[in-house]
Amino acid sequence: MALLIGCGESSSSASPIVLIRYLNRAVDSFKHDIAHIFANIFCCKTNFDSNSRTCGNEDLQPSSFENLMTAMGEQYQLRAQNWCSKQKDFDDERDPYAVFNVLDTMLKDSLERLKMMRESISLAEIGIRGCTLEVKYAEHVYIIRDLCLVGKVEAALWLRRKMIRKGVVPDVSSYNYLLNGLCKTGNLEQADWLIREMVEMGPSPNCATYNTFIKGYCLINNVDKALYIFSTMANTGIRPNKVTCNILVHALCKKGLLDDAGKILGEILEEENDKATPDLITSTILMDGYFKNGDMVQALSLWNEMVQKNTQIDVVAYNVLIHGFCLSRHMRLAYRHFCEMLKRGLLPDAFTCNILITGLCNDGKFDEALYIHGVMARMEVAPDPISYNIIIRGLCAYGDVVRAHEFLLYMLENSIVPEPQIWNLIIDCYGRCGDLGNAFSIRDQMTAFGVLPNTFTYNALVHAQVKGGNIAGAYSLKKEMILCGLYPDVVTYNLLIGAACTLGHIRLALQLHDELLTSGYDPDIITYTELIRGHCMRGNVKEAEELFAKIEKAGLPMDHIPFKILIKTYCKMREFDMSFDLYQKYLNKDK
DNA sequence: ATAGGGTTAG
Repeated sequence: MALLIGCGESSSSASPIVLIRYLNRAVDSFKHDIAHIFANIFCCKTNFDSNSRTCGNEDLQPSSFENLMTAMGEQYQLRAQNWCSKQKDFDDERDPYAVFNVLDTMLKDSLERLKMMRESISLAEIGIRGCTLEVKYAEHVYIIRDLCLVGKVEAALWLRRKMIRKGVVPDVSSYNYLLNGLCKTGNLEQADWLIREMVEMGPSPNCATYNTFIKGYCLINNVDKALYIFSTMANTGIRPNKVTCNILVHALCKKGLLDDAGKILGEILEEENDKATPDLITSTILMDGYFKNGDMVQALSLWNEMVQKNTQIDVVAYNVLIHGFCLSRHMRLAYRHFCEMLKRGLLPDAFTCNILITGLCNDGKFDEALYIHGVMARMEVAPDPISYNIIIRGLCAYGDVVRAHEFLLYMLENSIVPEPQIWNLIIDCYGRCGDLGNAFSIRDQMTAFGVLPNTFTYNALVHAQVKGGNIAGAYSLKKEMILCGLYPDVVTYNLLIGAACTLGHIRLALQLHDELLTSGYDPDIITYTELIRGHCMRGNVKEAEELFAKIEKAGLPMDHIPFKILIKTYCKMREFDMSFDLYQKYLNKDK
């Protein structure tokens, strides 16, 4: 904190230099205080003279600004006489409590002073124009913001530390950007620490600070903590605003706690003395919550209320409504409101179109979905990756891999390089219908377009090979993926284990199972089921039973398949009693 | 020319 600025010449009026010198002086005196505190900690001497502080440079230019700052400084001077406890006789007794009281007070005072100084530095930073260093630090502030916005919070924090070391403290909004960056990456501990620092040393947090923090806890699904912070806001003297309310209402809706959301909303509206309707965004959040909870009646009554009260409904509110109709498969109503929206002069955005496309795909209406997709460009809404994703996913789910492939080609012709998922979907779809040639050629094309295959890609190919009974091919794919630096996962192993079992190679299956364990994965229900199947096929019923018991012991949620396999095996062995017992067990398994 | 709030696929 040594020097704010290198230039030493004095200037004539309330110049930056005067201010900076003042601050330097303040910093020096602060250092002096801290030294004093330490001196006291070590020798427990409490009765020193309050006027012993020296102020350093006396050649400051007189100015009203300086006077102001001096006055401010005095207000925060350490006054030794105030620190002593009311007991008069502690001096010689060395009452430890008194000493700690004194030290506490001194530290608190010092922190207050530092906070005040930091705030005045930020003030100065805004207030002074034309000082080159100020410009440099203003740039730092923008860099901090930009870094936070692109998710490089660590770098932003580093820059902040660097600035503070030079004696320039970023303003509240910069701190809020930092907090937002931390909260979005789930780093709530550091966010908490940053807020504490703000409270103690400035710049003082404002409502946006707390809103950001509350939102952060909502994002990691810790709504209780969010509500707690909300409840402590009152103590800090900052009143929650509409935004605070919307964050909490949204979080509660997401948890399905619509009643609580309504209650909170009511409380806040009451406090605000605003008996009028909640604002558009709040209503939108609530309406969305009702739709997603399947309560269409409440959702629509909220919508009607908005219409009746002549609320200026916007695109997002329409999107939520249309999405609600799509969720409940009321596609005609979705369409009707889409048209109504156009008539009102509201231009649909990518959300609107994607929502409609999703609804249509879920209904198997691909021609209409593709029509909307085609219309998007004409409505000046460029289709985004999500639009493509929905359509290709829908076509694959419907088993229409040919059209999905055509659509992929269409994207490539239009210079859109799809994300890996889209390629994987089509590879998987070809594999499932036994078209290995196309599955592999899509993989090659993917690579040619610079999109790296991932574990999912390989799993789709392994699946294709396994389906075709080519276990050697599947096995060599596993080797290939390792060579590419990809790790086989549980799905890969399950596919290979399943194939080995089907072909009766139970030893190979068990070997793969061991390999799965050594790779650090836990076998899942599919792994065990495949092994049970393999053992049963070979007539190793005892081993199969042991595995069955293992699933139960591990507490893995079991479906009907392992039961079915064992029951069938018992029947084949004419062990009807055992078969029946297991069937009984199956019927009672969830009780 | 300032930070914080609502909608789409896995």
